[in-house]
Amino acid sequence: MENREIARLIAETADLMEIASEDPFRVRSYRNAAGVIENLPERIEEIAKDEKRKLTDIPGIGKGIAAVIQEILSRGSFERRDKLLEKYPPTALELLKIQGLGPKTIAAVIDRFRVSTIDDLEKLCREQKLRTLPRMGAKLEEKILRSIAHYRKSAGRFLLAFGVQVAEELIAYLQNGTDGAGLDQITPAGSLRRGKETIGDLDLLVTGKKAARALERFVQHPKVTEVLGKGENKASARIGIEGLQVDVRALPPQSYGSALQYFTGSKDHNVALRQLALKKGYSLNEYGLFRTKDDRRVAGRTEEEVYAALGLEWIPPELRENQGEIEAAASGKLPRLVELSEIRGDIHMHTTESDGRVPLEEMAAAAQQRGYEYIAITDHSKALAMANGLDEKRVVAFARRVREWNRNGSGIRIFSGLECDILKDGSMDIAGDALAELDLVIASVHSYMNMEPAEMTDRLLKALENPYVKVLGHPTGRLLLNREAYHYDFEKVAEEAARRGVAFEINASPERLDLHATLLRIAKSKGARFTISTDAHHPAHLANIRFGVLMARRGWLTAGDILNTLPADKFLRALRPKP
DNA sequence: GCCGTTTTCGGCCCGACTGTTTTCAGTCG
Repeated sequence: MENREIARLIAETADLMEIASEDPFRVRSYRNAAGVIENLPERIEEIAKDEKRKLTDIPGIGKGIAAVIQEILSRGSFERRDKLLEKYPPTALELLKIQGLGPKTIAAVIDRFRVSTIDDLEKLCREQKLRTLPRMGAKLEEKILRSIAHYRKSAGRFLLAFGVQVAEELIAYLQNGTDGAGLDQITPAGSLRRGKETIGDLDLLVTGKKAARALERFVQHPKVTEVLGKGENKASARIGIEGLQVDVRALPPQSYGSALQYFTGSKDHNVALRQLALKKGYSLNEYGLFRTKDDRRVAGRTEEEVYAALGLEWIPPELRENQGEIEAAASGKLPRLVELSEIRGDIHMHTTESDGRVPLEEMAAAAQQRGYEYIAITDHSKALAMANGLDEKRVVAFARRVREWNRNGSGIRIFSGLECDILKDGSMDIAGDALAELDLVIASVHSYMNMEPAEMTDRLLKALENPYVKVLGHPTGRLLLNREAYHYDFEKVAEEAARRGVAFEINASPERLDLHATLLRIAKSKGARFTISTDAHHPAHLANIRFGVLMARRGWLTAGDILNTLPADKFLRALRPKP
């Protein structure tokens, strides 16, 4: 069984335990264990089977959870879960996703009305029956109805790129308003600042004399559709037809750093940081770092100050997932993460040759505008007939045309490339002698994505055998909020890619962001190397490179791991050598 | 249920906001 599946069973049980009002600390342990299992780079089933190893050696997993894992592996569930499911139906779990509805209310609804689906809950609110429960009234019914509508519409997640766009728009709006200046800082926090590929909401922190006025101005933004709450320090509202929830918090300058730290999260990172603070005789909250013995503030104005007072290097937000970054910061071993300015070229893009929107010349001009030294044009191959993919003859002609371009010195240096389809059996869509004409072949899967994992693994391993393949494009094929990654043995493919010198692509397209952090770290541990590219189909898409860089940073990668941080000639030499 | 550089027992992060209450429980982040 996959780690993700085991983690899901345990996390769901934690939710049920919370509805059943079980010991909150036990609930936390279950939840923590689920997170640990999900992020484990190794299959937990293998560890469980290995007689020389113990599950309890994994931090966060003790005797109790180890037994739970064994039971899950042997029969697919465990006793505590079964017992809870007798009392609370599995549909109760979905109710937790309705904002404003927590475990206590859900338990009360189930106990009193014997219903547990969203449809039933909606009915209760409409018929004004919810208010017959203690401490519940008309406003709560209305709020739940609105939350249900929102949940049905979006399932609550948004692409990072969308969040960034809204954040930038709001920041500009708030900075330009409130009759002149008066805001010293506006910073997005939360998962957006950590560069998570999808976000649930948007947190903006403001400080300065006019901070309180900014809250007022925020809720009056023309795109605000619903004000969820507004107090002295915080205002919440939904924005736009998409209904993204935005929280704006006003903070005093002496707390700005600690608040930024606090609201950037992640939750796991913060819990670990607070524990470290306690151990060192401090308590940490959003207002600052305070010495326990006399409550004196020792840090809070900046994040750097907070981390330094705890004996830590400042930790880049992208790493704050409690995945070893605190330990690394304590021993001065944080990696120097790759930066946007270090990217020297974008090496995956399309033109009107296949399904791109503009011809090569316009893509080249746009790339030059961005300050790149080089690009690779990588249009589709013939298997994607829909996209007018290139056949062998067109590939050869294209390579010749690019050589000509470079000889004429018509602008930015261009590498002739191809995004070549990996066919069902793992062979390339284009013959070797045509591929040999090109500088760069990216091999990608665009078909038969639902293969059995073993079959998909073999398919990818076979693709890596082709000596002209230099990069594996969007290696998991996921489309965020839309399509699952295809299933295969990633470790095996990563090992083989590393051995053969094939780089993994970090596809910066906002709906892909593929590979993601966990897999990047696994691949790096196998010795793999990477490229960051946009898969642009239009000049405007070249700007998406920033999201690829964020993803690389979340995967702890440095410029040394990314081939397209190299100057053009070195980049070519660093690719897998021609046969 | 997990964990241990004061601990194998006794902690485990905590404040803001809301709605329903007349002093606080529930939810959220």
